[in-house]
Amino acid sequence: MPSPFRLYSTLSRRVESFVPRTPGEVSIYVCGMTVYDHAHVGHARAFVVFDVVVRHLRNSGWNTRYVRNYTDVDDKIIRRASRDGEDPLTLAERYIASFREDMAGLGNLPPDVEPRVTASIPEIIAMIGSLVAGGHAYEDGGSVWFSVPSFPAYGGLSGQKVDDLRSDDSGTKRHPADFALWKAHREGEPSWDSPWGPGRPGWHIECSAMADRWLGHGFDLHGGGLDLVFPHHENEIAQSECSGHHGPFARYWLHNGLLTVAGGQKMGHSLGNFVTIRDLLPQFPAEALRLYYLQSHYRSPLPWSDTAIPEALGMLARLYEAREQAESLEGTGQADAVAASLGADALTVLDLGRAFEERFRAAMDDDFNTSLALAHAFELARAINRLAANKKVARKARPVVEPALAAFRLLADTFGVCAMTPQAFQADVKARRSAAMGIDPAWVDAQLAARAEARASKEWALADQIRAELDAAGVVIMDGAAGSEWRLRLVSPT
RNA sequence: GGCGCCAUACCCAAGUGGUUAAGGGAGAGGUUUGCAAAACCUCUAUGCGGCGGUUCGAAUCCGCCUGGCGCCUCCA
Repeated sequence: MPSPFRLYSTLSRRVESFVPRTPGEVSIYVCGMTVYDHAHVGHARAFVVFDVVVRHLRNSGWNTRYVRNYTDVDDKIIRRASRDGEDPLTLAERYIASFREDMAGLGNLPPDVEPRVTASIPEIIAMIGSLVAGGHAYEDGGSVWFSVPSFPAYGGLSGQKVDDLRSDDSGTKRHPADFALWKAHREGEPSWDSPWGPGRPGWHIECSAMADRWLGHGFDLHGGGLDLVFPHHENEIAQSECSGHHGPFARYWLHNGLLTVAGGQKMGHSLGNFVTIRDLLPQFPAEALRLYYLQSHYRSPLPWSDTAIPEALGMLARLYEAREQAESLEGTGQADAVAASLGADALTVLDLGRAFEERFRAAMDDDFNTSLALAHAFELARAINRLAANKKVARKARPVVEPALAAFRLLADTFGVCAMTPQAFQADVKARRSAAMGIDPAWVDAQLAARAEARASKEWALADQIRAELDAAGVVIMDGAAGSEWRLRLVSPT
């Protein structure tokens, strides 16, 4: 039996218990990218958040169907293509490929269906047809408009009243709030035949048509960025609920908060204040980005800064450190007996490890509280480190940390964080940071060898001088029993 | 002008009626170390933007004010 959960729905503006359309099943539609440029870290937040939502639902026993679309024909695509002298559909194809790489690089699992507008034209035309037939849309000069006044419930999601909207528009629309379902063909634009002549879909109709086809009317969760609430999602509701179906279009609406840059403004393509995923991923492990997103609640605004990802990487390293410590412990026996013989620190690790899954799930089942879930993980990490610092217990404590290791697996499964081996993580960090910081590992190794020689002959001044040089380059040395290791400093001293 | 959201320590951030206000980072001190790093321990908000109110009791509910953000045009 899937476990119940609560979530905040924009529609009701409160947290409510989830009731599925079909018992045991969750259908979710997330608005994807308009593919006219590379995705930036603001987009990535939405897709990581919904990836984690879907992973958690599946881990909770829900049979989950996840649909995320590509908008591959649109004004912005056409504008960009015309600027670059490229065919719009070719350009869109290129950025779909780019997006797929970014999603894979981020560790997001692919949705079950990734429909495209250009592959959904018949459904779109059919839906527009039913809207025209029902008196909710009208044709004018080869374009078709949705008639907002024909849908009295319009504004229910966003709280907007049609008469209070700002509008400078007039054109051929009957009402300023009316929006395009079908745009008549213009020279140089992609077009498809339709009962209203050649043209292409308007922006909003695609999601209605694709959700309808792949999930059916009245599906469970509709997700997207907070900036899509109006008009995009409002218009989706209007189209879908006027096209001959009964009941609401989607049962719950989830909206993720936006990334903000210094000064509090949101990150946006049009504002030019963005960092792309493909700029960042070569420099930092994907898991650092995931942790950055998951450390705050998905609905809150999330401040972006140059130190955000290095700091998240530091947090990640802390989790891996604890996991590595836990994995290094040895010993056998019955966990309770071993813990009892080892003392309070061992009992704490055992208790926290055993309690983790329940606490983690409780946090996630309460509107996907990833921040609280992570706090539980850090509490466990500290307890493990405290235990492992005692060399005497380290040889016996393995049974005590088994539940904690299971906790790390749950974290990896649900968050896609701490999913590598600690060794692979360190290697990954070293490779990406070395490249980003312009440090040659061979040079570091040579320096380290020279220092080892100096230390062997107790030439401390020389050894310290070498370490200072490495430190200045951002390389931190860790002397251990088995020799010296090095890592790269994650956050620059301020 | 309309609609909506937010305000918790130096920074990020959970908590939305009831024991000592989670967690992470930064900072200070200590343990450890040849010296460091990592790790561990201790400390860092008698207070949760301000002012009123409801209540036995409020960061948590209500009102007003101040500040900020999002949307109303493309936007994750």
